[in-house]
Amino acid sequence: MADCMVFHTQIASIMEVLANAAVAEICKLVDDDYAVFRLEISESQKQNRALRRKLQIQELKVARGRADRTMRERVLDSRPSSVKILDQFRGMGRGGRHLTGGHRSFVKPAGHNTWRDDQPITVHEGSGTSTQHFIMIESAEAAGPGVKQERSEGGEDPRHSRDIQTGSATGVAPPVATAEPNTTPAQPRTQCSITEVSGTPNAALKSETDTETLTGLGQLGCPPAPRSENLLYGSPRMVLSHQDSGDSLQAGNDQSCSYATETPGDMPVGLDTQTNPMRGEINLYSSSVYSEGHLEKKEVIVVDEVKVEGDAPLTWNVDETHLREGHSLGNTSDFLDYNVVTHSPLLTFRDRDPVSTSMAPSDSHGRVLFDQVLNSNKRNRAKGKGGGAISGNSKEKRFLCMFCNKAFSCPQKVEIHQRVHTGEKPFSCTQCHMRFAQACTLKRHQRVHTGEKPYSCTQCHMRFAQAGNLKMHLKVHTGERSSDI
DNA sequence: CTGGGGATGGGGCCC
DNA sequence: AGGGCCCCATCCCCA
Repeated sequence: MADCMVFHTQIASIMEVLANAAVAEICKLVDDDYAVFRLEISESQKQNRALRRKLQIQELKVARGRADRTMRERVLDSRPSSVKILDQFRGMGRGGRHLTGGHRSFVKPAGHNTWRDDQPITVHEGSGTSTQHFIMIESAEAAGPGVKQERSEGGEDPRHSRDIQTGSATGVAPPVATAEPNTTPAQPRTQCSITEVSGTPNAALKSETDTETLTGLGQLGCPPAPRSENLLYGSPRMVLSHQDSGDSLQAGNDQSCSYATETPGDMPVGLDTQTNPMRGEINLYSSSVYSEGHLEKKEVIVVDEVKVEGDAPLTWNVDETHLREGHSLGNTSDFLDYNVVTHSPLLTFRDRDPVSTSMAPSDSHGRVLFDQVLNSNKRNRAKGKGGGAISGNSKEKRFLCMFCNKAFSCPQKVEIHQRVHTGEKPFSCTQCHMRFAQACTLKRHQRVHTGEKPYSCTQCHMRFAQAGNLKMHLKVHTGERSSDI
């Protein structure tokens, strides 16, 4: 019995020793693994810290850039001119009497444009001399196999004179006109296109990350414009070609009118940033002050098709090959920025190689501006005659206004239309200082001075200078008028 | 305040 | 393609 007890005791002690040994071994293993684990964790943490630092540096860079941009915009904004944005959109005629007029509703969600897959984008420069940024939509059948570039050197219209008014407005000169200083230097005629067709094959955007090509304006053979850093700021994918034609044209012979590309006196002299409306932000600003002084640029984005989709982010589809061929995405990317400033639609190019999906943030200024543009768009569509810019009529109206996407049948129509957005009024009356966006409007206006009233009422002796007014007058006889008002 | 004329802005259509 | 004309909407001014 005693032996049995001793045996059990020995077994128990052995078991205990074994258990202790096992526990010790386990603990050792755990400790080893834990140490390794700790080491790995610490390394990961180090990496995390490094990445975080990088991120912070990047954010700092971005913030600095934004602050810089904001400062620039504030400087431009604080100009004494107070060229009201609305004035620009209202055309500055008659002291902006339209401010409360028919274009009251200014906020409208932007159209959501989506650029379709496999649709190459071609940028080509239109003819003429006026500033023009518009988008040409090419239907599948119209686009043809290869996207071509067109550049009509477009001899400058002799009427495009830089008729700088010499102030001292007489008669019914609008306030803006009277405020024009006669010392406003003519802006350099800068022809800026996102595609330099006539050479400079280097001006190509190779890929999204090919920032070397993009920032190397010098390589393009085109000297950067003043403040050219703006051209690239925030939009490294941009490729610009700048061309200073520097020609000054003589006024036409028409004594009654001149084609004046005037810079409103209240426009800041150093508004060279506007000479490049390709940047989104600049573009936005251009919507307000991009005015008579800058009519020489033509930028065209040819897009095979534009599609409107609900709230889906807009997508650009870029054919890389076209980019290699000297097409630049600069404008498209600006267009992106521009649209980002809208109420939400993100316009991006989509393709085999997505080019850009990141949008620059906007400020309230830009938002307001774009609201106005949108309003114009809304109004245009509300008018309904032509339908939306991206209506089924796109087969014929392939040229889009890049401000409001309204479609037109030819680039010149777009050019004229875009004066709504830019405030450009190249036609000035020499008898007063009224200026007009269209030649025919000037011609009609000149009846005010000539007293010509070719429209006479058959019911009474009244005569009118405009057919519309006669028609309105006729309603008096028919009893229609009073009920209208 | 209202009605009517004068005038401009802007788009569509035609040549 | 480009210019011109027409039309409509709208605003301003005045009696």
